[in-house]
Amino acid sequence: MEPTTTTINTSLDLNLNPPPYTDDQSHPPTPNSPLKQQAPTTGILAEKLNRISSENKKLNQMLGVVVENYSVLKNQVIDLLMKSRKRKAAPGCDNCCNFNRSASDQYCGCCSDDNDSCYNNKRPRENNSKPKVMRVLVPTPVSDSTLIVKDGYQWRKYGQKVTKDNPSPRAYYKCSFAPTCPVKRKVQRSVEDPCYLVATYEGQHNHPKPNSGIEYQLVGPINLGSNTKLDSSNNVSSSPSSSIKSPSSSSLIPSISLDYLTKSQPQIPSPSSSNSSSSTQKLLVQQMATLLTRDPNFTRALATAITGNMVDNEIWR
DNA sequence: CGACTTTGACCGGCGC
DNA sequence: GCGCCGGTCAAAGTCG
Repeated sequence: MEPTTTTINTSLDLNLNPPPYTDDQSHPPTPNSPLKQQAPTTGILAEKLNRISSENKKLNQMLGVVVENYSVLKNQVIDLLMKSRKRKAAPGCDNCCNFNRSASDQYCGCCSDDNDSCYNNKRPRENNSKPKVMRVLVPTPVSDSTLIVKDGYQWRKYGQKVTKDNPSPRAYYKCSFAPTCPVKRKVQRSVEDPCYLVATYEGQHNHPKPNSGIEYQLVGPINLGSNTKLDSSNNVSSSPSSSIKSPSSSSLIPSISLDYLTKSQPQIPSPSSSNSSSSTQKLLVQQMATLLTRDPNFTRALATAITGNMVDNEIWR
């Protein structure tokens, strides 16, 4: 690993001040138009368009690298966790399910899918049709008593209970985005590390994810056993801020929707297309640039993702 | 006024 | 059968 000394400019040098287009200006002004002197020349527009297009290409490539590296890292972490469990866990998955154990909650995210060994007793109703269960840690200030976890979906709270094994209340949520969505969520502050909220998801959404700008991506099942960061004996920081700042070391990663690029970009005609679509193309590009640069969540998340992965994976090598 | 939250009541599973 | 407990319901309250 060679040291990275390059100063990384994460600012988005996009067109922040697009000309004030109106609906009437979606078509190029005629040569006799009074707007002729105000509007930029087509050469300047074409130059800006090319610059923005190249920037979009670069951003797209960088994000692709980021996503790819993230997937590789995630797979490596999962592999390591699985190997660790195989070494440490006794038959029957005893060791991996010792977090927050209670009478009715004796399974963990690591056994979320089809591992029946974690359903070693109770829950007879769910023998063959148990919903998918995934548990997620969300770093939250201890002073924050609201059991709110923003994951991009819309939830309706339908109950709250104080359970026996945890002094903090447990909140029950149903997905309210689609009336028929069966997904439920339980949120409760971790009894072992109050810096975290434990969100337990049951079921699968039967609808697309609503647009949310920024969200905490569910990285996957998390082992909450003795060898995880919840264990105060290891060196992994339990600070919420440290966890959320470093995507490569956190179970929760600020993720952004790539809709801006993946959905909008292909709709933009190439510069060689007909004149009738060129103004629409410019409008789309400028709207896209404005949307991107006006969204602080996007710029923040993009900067975090890019810088974090640059340092970790030397993608600028 | 509609959507959402709060909260006490109720229900069903489980252990004794 | 009884009590405990987690999960759910639903009426009342709150908020924008």
